[in-house]
Amino acid sequence: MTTARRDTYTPQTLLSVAVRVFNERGYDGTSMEHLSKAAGISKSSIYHHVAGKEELLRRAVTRALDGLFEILDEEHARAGSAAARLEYVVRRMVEVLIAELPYVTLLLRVRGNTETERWALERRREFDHRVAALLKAAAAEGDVRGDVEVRLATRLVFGMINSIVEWYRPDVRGAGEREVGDAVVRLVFGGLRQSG
Amino acid sequence: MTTARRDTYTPQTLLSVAVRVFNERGYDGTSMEHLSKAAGISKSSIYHHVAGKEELLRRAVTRALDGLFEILDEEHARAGSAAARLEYVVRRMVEVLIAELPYVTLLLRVRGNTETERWALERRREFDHRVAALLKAAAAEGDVRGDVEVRLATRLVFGMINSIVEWYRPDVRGAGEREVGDAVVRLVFGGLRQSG
DNA sequence: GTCTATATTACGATAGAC
DNA sequence: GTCTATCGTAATATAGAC
Repeated sequence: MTTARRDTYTPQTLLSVAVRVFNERGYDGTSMEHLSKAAGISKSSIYHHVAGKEELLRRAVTRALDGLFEILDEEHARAGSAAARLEYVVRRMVEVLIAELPYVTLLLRVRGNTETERWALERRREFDHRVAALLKAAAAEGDVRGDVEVRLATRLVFGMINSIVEWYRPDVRGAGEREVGDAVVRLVFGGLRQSG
Repeated sequence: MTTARRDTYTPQTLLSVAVRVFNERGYDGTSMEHLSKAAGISKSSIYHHVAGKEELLRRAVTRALDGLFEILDEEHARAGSAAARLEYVVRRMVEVLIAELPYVTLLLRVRGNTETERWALERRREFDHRVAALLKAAAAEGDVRGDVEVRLATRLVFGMINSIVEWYRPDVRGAGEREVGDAVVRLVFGGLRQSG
């Protein structure tokens, strides 16, 4: 490790600025001029660090996808009953969403206009299928209600979890990461209704 | 009512084409050239019907918002226990989302770059608050679990419902409108867990 | 590594003929 | 109501100096 002097931009530090602007304005709504203003350097200087706008998008969604896929390799996601593994994955998804908030936000808003975007959508689908398989296993083990189709339940649960990126702000006084995780697990598995 | 001869575009028929393209490419990712190709008329002909791209967006999100707000005026949303009213509103939201799918989809993807977009976000917030008040009332009446904060629960439930626009396709063989409504109501109120 | 200047293309919108 | 032609602007990206 060399000395950590970092007065100037690197692809990595530039990325964090770009992702913030992408999320504020939308990827297509963000011009290199916008990025240039936000980063405090000229447009042409950005091209010194990255090949273009799309590379920034690719780096961002890669980071988000890596965080999500790593969950599935963790021990608690691979041992125990399917229901227990599913609960673990749901909670960890909330944690990764919050830990990598801007990157996952961008990932979830990708439309498919460019090759990079289509690749990101493809990998997202792959992750979804892995979690869907877990829910299906939990259903087969009798731990999930039988009156809601598994594929449909998966989509709705993903919808609830992924919606976190639309309102969670780490700086604002409100629900903390732990509270959100608890709430999601309780609602996903137990619903709104008063049980007692 | 005059004769219904309609060989040519009106703002209304043009809107349905535009909204489809907006949803495929994103609003910012859609140029007047894209709309022109999709509608089969020239760019300048579009300007004969509407003042510009933003008017198409405004018409679309207005239609979506009108559909949602009308729910709150319906009798079943205004009489009975708060929990019963909430369940009715949740089910009707699913119906409106599906009935007005492309318009609501566009509404839910608005970012806030233009005045029209900021207005749409403002009205969405208003709708959310009305439903949040219903959930709060249901909690006060003891029909909603006490271990999840009401504001947080509202956001997560909205997240689940709104996510429908990301995958529901009326043409594809899969869950029908009724099945989706049932699934959402069951999961929102009862959760995934096997109750019996 | 950053800048100014600029090439080139695409965009939203308008003018005016038919 | 639709068209072709075009205006002015803003976009991505490059050239070349420092």
